[in-house]
Amino acid sequence: MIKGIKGVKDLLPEETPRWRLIEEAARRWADRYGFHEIRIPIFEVTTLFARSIGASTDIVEKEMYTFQDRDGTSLTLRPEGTAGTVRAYIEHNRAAVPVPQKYFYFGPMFRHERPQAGRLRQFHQFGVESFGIADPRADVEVIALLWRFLNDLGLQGLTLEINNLGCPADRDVYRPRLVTYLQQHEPHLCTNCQRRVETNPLRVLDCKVPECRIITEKAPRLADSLSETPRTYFAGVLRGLDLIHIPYSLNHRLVRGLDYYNLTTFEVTATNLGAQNAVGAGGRYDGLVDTLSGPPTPAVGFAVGFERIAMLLPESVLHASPVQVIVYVAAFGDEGSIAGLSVLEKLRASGIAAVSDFRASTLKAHLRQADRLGCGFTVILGDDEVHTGTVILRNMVTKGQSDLPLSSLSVAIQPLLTTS
RNA sequence: GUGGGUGUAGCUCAGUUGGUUAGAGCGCCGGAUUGUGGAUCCGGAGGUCGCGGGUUCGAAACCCGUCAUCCACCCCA
Repeated sequence: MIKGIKGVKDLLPEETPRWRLIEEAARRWADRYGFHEIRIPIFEVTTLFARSIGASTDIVEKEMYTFQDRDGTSLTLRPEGTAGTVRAYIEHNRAAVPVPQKYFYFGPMFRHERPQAGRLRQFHQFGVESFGIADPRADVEVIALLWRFLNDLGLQGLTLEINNLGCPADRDVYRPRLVTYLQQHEPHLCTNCQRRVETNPLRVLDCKVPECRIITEKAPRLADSLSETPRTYFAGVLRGLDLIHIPYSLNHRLVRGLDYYNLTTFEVTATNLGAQNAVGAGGRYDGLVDTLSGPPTPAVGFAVGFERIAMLLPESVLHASPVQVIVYVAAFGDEGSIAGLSVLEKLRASGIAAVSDFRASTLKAHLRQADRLGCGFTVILGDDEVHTGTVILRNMVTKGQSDLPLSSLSVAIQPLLTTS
């Protein structure tokens, strides 16, 4: 048997309603905030990701699905959506369009990691990117969209954490100060963090080991190394969130794994989600468009993980959606079976959802299938009914039955199709 | 890439110190009901015990290897 690839999952029909619910909510909220859908390729030239995400990040170093095109060009399945969106923004010169360029996207992303709870090799994200607006209100708008969307889905136990990364120059000032401090306490750090002091000192702040947390609690803070402009900007973001009542908590430890973030960075985490507890995250990336040879363009965005939202989605939200009435056509006998095919088609043509199981040859088998398929009504049509020119309409809930004319069934049936 | 758990019927799982024909519940099919579903009762079908090797008179069980899957680390949505 040929099986699916490790970490790549099928979404069977039982699960797709849950996903559609999330997609529809995402579209609804993106629309309300004035974001427009962009559809970008799921693969790009490898250098796009290497340059945007950062050559020394884990994603680029060991998690990308990279392969050669026939002419030898190195291509990569997208590990995230921002790089491709920025590439499209530059390539189509969207900076010249005189209205705000605010995009959203859906789709699969690919990272070669070991699967675990809430993490797959092919996973799905909804993301938004807001280009060209260097105003705290753009950050607030993006964060608000994220927060309203998640709340609309009824997700519980969410926390919005936010931090100010400042500009790259601020971090260049801060990093040596942090490293000096960490080196003084290096023997007491976990082995991971001892390594991180060299490779990525800011990540030590994010470590969950209690001993490391005690040390980093007293470490110099990035906030104290920031210059005046980022401080003012970030204060504006927080003021905006306060004004529209988005609850957040400041987390000076929050540093993102991707190189392109600056200023505002945020993350929504959930309890009851296992070890991978980030539902969505994002931030400002003012330097990225420039890095990819576009015009200097401020930008801010986020991405959320569909799989993680789906895990948190309460059943009540799923059952709240209205149930469509489906008519089952139980056609049996030589003449009934033939007449049933026409009835099915006429019902469908008049806008009624109608199904049948052609394997069933007895009324008993048909009714059993109607029940299993959750049909509210069954049209019973055997040879006897063909001869009298009628059908029997059975309400599967009340068990009430009535005769209807076969010739004008799709009209006669309409007023009766209420389950109440 | 590293560590741990789990692989037995369609699904969830039992299976004693190694012992003869591998079980249960749910589901499925049929009958009780010859043209009326769900409930009940009765009957039935369904297994490469993940795979390969080894130990043994005898392996689902013990050993080695391998694969799959889950969880965790790393890292991230």
